[in-house]
Amino acid sequence: MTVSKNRENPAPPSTAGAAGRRYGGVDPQERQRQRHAKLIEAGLVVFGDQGYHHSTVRDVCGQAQLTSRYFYESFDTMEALFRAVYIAVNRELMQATILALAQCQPEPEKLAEAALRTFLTFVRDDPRRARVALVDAPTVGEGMTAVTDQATQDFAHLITGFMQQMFPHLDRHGLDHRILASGLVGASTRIATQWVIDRCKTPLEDVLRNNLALFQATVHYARTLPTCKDV
Amino acid sequence: MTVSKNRENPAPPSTAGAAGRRYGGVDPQERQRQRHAKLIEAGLVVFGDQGYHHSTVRDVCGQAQLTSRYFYESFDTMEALFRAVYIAVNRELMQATILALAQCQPEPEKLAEAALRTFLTFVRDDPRRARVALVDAPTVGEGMTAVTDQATQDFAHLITGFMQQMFPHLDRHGLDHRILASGLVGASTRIATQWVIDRCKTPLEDVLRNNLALFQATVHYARTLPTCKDV
DNA sequence: TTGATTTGACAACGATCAGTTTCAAAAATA
DNA sequence: TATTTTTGAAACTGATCGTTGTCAAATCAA
Repeated sequence: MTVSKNRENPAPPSTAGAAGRRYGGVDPQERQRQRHAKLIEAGLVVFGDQGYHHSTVRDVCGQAQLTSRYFYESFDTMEALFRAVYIAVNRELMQATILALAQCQPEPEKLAEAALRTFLTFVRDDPRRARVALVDAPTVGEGMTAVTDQATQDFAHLITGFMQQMFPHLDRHGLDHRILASGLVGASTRIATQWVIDRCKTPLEDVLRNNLALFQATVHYARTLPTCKDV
Repeated sequence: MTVSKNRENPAPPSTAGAAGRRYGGVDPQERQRQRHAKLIEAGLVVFGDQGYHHSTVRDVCGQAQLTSRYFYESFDTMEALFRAVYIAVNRELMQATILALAQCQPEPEKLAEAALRTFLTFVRDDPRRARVALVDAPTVGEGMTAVTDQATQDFAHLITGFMQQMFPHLDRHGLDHRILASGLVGASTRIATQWVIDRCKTPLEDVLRNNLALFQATVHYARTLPTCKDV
């Protein structure tokens, strides 16, 4: 009789009542938390290297140096682990971005540059993140599409906020913040993905400059529209 | 004893020497060609609806109303079928694009608009194409990455050609055609994907206008760089 | 030291699916 | 009509993998 089906939360679990024995000088809850974290870390490595659909539970357990029992202790299915990995990666990026923005001069162009640099550094530091979050995530399954769509929307919304602040009358010219933002997100992810595929051969500053140029171009274009309405 | 392992070519096969019996008034080779085509068509439907990694050989055969024997008559593996489907989709898009460009006034902006409209119409006519070519393809396996990378490069190269013609001195300002083109490809595919996810609710002309705006913005930005070199 | 608990290694079970084979019905030839 | 080819349906085989269970070694409490 299963007492209660295990959670799929990103937050570490907490055993109910009976606190067990200490092992290696650590509580049962702490041990479980470490295993949970170890599995997510292993998931990033395995998914990032082989791709989600070519990864097995055994692969992840081998990488984590844990047996399958501990896999099912923390996750019901492989998809649940992937979701946890995806959320962890996203949270890391989000925190790094917030930190970078906080330390930045509050000018739109500087802020955009800081955010983009954070993103590029993030994927260069571990290209597996790109594979997991940008390539595999949309193909995992029904349960993931909602999460990925939400994340993409979040980033698009961030950009939309920037653009709306910098140029609030876009719709006067038949332009749509959401579509433009969606396009800029696509441009950045594509540039980063291609960069990773090329093993980050191009210097980060070069990639950043060109990526940023697309943002600046869009803003400048919107600004010049009222005066020079060619086409 | 297997005489010779079957081909994975996109081109329909041709049986060696002995011409068999006519059935339903059609040659053996013609029947096989029809089955081959039927499988590719079914592959697009099944892959596009369920995703490649959630599709089985039986699914494809059921959709094609053929038995598995005829699957292996035309393809060695599922991946071979996917490759054939991908190539077919790509060729269709390429031909439609060429046709549209040929019927277009030879002005850069008009040409870009025609190409983009072709692309958007293409995915709206059958959103399964987007799932196969834009989402699933990069996750299928080693054999596919080469093909997808080639296709992406081809489109990026097309754009690079446009840009280089319209503004040949990009690198004077530290800009790189390839990166910008890669970004614009990413923007277009992302916009199209998001559009399809939203069930093409937004009118095509609106999506087109905004997508095109990103292209025009990039070109205008490059043009204004020599005069106003702000950051 | 003794006994209970935690852990790791691995066997075992069941389901799924790729790929092959069998068999009989349908359809063409002679 | 008799024979042969083609086709459709389904059974079969082997491999893989998710998931559970077993058991002994390691570790800790008493």
